Amino acid sequence: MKPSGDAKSAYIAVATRRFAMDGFHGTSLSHLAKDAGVSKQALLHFFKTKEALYAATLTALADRMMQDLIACRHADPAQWLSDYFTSLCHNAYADPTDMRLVVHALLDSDQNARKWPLRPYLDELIRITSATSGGRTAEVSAQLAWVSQMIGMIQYHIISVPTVSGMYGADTATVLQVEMVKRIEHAVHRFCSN
Amino acid sequence: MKPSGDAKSAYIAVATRRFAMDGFHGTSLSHLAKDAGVSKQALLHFFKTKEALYAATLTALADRMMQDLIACRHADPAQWLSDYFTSLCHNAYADPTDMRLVVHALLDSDQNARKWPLRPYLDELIRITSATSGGRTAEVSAQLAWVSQMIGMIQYHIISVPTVSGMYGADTATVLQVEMVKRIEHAVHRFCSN
DNA sequence: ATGCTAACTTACCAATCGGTAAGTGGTCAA
DNA sequence: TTGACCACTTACCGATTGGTAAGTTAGCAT
Repeated sequence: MKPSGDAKSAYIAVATRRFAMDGFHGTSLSHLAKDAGVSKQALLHFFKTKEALYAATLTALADRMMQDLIACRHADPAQWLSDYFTSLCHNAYADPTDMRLVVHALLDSDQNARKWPLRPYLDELIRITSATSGGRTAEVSAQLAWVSQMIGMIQYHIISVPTVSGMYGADTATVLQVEMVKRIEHAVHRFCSN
Repeated sequence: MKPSGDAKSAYIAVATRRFAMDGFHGTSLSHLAKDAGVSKQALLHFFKTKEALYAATLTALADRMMQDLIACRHADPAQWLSDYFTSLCHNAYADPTDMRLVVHALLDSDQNARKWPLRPYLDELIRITSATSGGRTAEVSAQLAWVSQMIGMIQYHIISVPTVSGMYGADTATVLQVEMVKRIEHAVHRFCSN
């Protein structure tokens, strides 16, 4: 018999791709099951409801993002931020899944308090930001604003890639990507040397 | 009998709100019909399919955004941009519907070429940007990047308001809004006086 | 009055939705 | 060998989905 955690995380991986692509409402348990090559009750065996599976994918997403952030750890917080955002860009272009999932989750989040698992990740980002020379002198709200702006810049750009590509052609989209990476690196540098 | 365009645009208005809130897949014809106070076949009388109604919604959105942009027309392109983005922020905070709809549409857009109705709006924005002192010296890709960045900044921030509010409290969210408006105005000013 | 058309309504449809119930087959400790 | 447990399947459920068919009602030109 397969170890239990194996199949479970495989299902989460499948769900992550689907939810990121089509959103919660656009994804059905049957589709997920077909993608995973099992019956949909196999999914319901591990996750009692579709909502629970969705929550598990968001939790896994949050863990992944936190890990990526920690993986870029550096004694100099400015370097840390620079490395992280650069690698985030690189990864997001290679596979936009996670960025799309975050944006879908943002749109789905209503006031009825589905707990937001990315909070520790955001808090850590703000903590690093506060330690830079740019962040040390600013109020907390300015740091939250800056972090939110950076994350948003990357995520929004990623989800707009197919549309831009459809409108202006794949080559223009590629040029735009390069331009965006430059802008992000420039924004980090400007913030940290404030 | 009511004039024909009246009911039709009323249905589009209802659909706009729903699609912006719940996305295409999260919205059903029955819900739309209940919101509009008619049977769902009343909707299907004007729009042959749910997709067609969605497309009409996006077209109306594009018209609205173009109108708002033109309404801010100014002899000085820098002033035009500044006025427009400020008013866009203001309107988006008062009613996030349109911004949410755009982001939903971005996420829904796949490669199978649903024609993107916001293209003229984007082209016009780029045209204005090119006329500023900051845009005159840059290549086209840099202007597209800047416009995309500004739009994305506003839209992403708007869709993240409920989540930020849930995470850090409504007061922090308000402070963040003020901070964001400052950042957007600053970004316009910095770009135009390049 | 009559016929035409636009703007609906009720009735209905197969397909699919998320989820439940009741097994089935394999592994492993006793 | 037995029996418990786990991962999973088939069969099924009521509710809802997008959409069709066939009226019904009102206004309006002839």
